[in-house]
Amino acid sequence: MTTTRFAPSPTGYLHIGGLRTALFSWLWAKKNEGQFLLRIEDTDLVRNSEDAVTAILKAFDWVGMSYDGEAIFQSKRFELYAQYVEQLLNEGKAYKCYMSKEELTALREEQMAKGERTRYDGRYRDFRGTPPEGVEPVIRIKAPTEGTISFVDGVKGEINIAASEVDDFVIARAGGVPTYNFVVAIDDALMGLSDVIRGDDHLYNTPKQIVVYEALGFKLPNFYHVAMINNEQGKKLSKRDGATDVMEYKTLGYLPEALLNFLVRLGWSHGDQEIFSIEEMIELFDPKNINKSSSNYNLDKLLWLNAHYIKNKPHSELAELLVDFGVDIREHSKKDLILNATKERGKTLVELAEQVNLILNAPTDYNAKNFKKAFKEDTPEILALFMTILKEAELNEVADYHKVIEAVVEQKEIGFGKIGMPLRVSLLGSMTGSGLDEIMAILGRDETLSRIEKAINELNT
RNA sequence: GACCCUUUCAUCUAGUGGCCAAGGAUAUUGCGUUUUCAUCGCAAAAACAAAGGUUCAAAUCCUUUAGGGGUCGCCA
Repeated sequence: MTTTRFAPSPTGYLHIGGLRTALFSWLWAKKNEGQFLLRIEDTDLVRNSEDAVTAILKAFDWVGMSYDGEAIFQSKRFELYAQYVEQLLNEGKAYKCYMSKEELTALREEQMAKGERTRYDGRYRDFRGTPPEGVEPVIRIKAPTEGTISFVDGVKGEINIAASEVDDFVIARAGGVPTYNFVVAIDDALMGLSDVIRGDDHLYNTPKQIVVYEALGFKLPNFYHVAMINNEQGKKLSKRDGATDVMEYKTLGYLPEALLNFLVRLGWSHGDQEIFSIEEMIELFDPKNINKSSSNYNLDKLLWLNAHYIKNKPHSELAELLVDFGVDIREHSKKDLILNATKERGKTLVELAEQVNLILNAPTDYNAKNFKKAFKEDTPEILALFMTILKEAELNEVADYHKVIEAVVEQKEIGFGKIGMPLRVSLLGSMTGSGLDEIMAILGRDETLSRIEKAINELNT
């Protein structure tokens, strides 16, 4: 049975990098009809917050990913961890270390000066004398002193780390609170994980966790370390690079399916395929196709995907989504007409809402430049004829409006631009936008006439 | 500094010794469609980090160099 997990520490919002590793884990579990579990790593009592937990859950909800069973909170499992500390102490696999923080700092500085990798020197490993007074001990685990710690990473291949690189690290702080690498190994084992997919910033934690697995006699899961997502310049993603909070994408008008499609293709591929529905992702995902190297965030591609998903979304759903962006056309009789005329012009829901508003709301401000460009000497005459024909025309569908324009073009023997541009500026106040016949069909005869009249009046004042 | 990971067009990537004088996608440019913009269609330009090996044959294997990233906490 495939069991995966996402294990965020609740110190802030859900980051898109975190969402991608969660997505990989989720897909892998779904594909194998296994379990995807959620564990909240809140052992740092100072930094974690409940708000952060709800923020993370909200983001999961928005993208439509759900976890199996109840979320596990590490802060509620301290007793369990303490038992394992006790066990290791009794078995002589861990020991108390009375080194003070000052002594540790001094040791590190000395090692740094010698150009070595800093590590605890194991001075209390076999200590049997009287402990110094006034120092509350930490518990350290006995790591192997020689040889190599090896494991096979599902993404990077075989990883070998010399035992001399892994020191007797602290598993319980002074005061008894257990540390990250200790509890992660215990929980991953106890939760029955078969596959651990996480960021490659954890690569160096893996040998430490293996020390714990072995001391406790747990079976190792498969590890997959996924490279980071960098910004467009190839540097670490930071808040200055735009949206890093998953929920920001909602505000910016992205569709969750576009964001997931974007993220799944960052560091993973399936041949030449670019567009993946959620179902296809589940069917096709395999961690063996995860890339070894880091990838750069690429807004253009996200935008392209978002435009794609907007174009292909059912109108009823689009209308529903637009409500959050200040446009409510759910009950509008010409909803389909409106969306057909606009949805290819908005890469985000924000832009789509703008396009819809542009048509629905009569222009209040006619740009003088536009007027100058579009309105020539004979324009009022042309528009007058247009209105005359429009008043008498039979108008049932979009094409009927087009016929009106055609009639004017024929009678006046002019090009389409001669009537098109002034008409567009009159109706929208803009030189660009949806098709004129579509716009007029949405507005209807009366509103169309009124907007043209208004524009002509404006011109005369 | 030490250790570990990594390196194909601007970007995401295909590629596991011969199908590769390197394919797809985004972005860019041009053309076409369109009354405009957008969409769409077609086309162009654009890469194996460098140097040495191994081999009949290397983007693919080995070595070295260079660039990028990560880790060195009683944070997670």
